[in-house]
Amino acid sequence: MELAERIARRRSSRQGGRVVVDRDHLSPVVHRPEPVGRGPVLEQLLDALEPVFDGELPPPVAVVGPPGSGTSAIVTALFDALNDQFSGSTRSIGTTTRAGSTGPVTWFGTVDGRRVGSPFSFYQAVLSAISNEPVPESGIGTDALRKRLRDRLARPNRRVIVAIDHHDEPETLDAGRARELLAPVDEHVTIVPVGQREPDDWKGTTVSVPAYRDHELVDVITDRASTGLAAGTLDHDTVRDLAAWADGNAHDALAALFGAAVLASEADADRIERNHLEAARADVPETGVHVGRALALSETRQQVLLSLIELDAADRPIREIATAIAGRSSLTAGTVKRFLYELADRGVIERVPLSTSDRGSGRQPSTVRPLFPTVVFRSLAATSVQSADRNDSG
DNA sequence: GATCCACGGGAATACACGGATG
DNA sequence: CATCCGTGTATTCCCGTGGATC
Repeated sequence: MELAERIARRRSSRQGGRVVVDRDHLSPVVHRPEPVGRGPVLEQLLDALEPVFDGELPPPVAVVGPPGSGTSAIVTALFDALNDQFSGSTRSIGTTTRAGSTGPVTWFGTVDGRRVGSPFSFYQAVLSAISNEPVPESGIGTDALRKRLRDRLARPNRRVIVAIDHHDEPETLDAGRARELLAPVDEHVTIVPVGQREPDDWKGTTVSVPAYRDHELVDVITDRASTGLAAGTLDHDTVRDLAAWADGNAHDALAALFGAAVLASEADADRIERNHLEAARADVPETGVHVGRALALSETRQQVLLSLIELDAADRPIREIATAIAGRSSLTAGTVKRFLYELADRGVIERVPLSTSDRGSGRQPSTVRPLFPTVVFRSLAATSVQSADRNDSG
């Protein structure tokens, strides 16, 4: 990130309130470089990856944990750090050189399954992880990308360990498919599926991540708040309440914290008040989805969701909602309707049957409501649309 | 070296049909 | 039966890329 951009972001994050000091430190979709209270799991994962230190490919290992247990955070942090150690030098040097064409190279890459649904985008993601040069996002065939991957990887002493994050979520490319696609470079690749459960008929080892215990979650929240919020905006009792409420789920805790901070800022308050926190908690659905799911959607779909939030669509039939949203976008009502059904199918929003009293004949319509934290989403989606091409970090 | 253009992937859109409902 | 919702899929559109052509 360039310095000017850093400053601009810092400025904009301070506008409209004295509560938030740094949004990134608070955001539930930004991972910390040093995960809090996860030492034992990190050690287990390092054990499983041990062969890497002898210049060999480790056997496959799955990382498994309940929602909000920090599986993504752990793998992201560890792989970033390992990457710095193993290929950092070639990375920072090689702007134009065909870096490291002689010596052994080991890469650690993370593929966000939420953003990868097709073979094309999978190859694109893997190649990006192991290349200094930008990899085309379109305008080229899938076969061409597969060939590039082979060219780059199928040589002695080239290794890549690929984490497939969220491999078991709907609509993402699962681990089995990933292995199929990597078959041409099989001997140079280890996959590390990361999710809530192991892939079907899993043959490798498994590292289990337990849900956070209350006091661990308190530490996580405190850590975020201490750098993300202005001093004195949150007292310790409130943190403890929040941790207890979130019941071991760091996503829910951070979503509520971030939401409360946004609401406090919007109210131009000096600190986070009880009502901000209550509203923010209420905005985190009990059986909802990670806000990252919504933020991984294409820009148009995010626009649709933003309109849906603004609209206050409760008790209105889908057809009507679609027309209203289409009115404030460049999309057709038919397309928006299509999107809404599709988003409901994916579990990002929920269809709620509408008990119609008015309409006479015909099938009864339903309405939709978001299943993700809307305050967090509208705050983060707004900025990611502005700088859409900059943020590629899941 | 500059320009053109065919190609490919993915998003947007259209459309048709099955099913629920009065 | 008429009507409208919900869904699967065919078709069209858009646009970046990279090789062909001049």
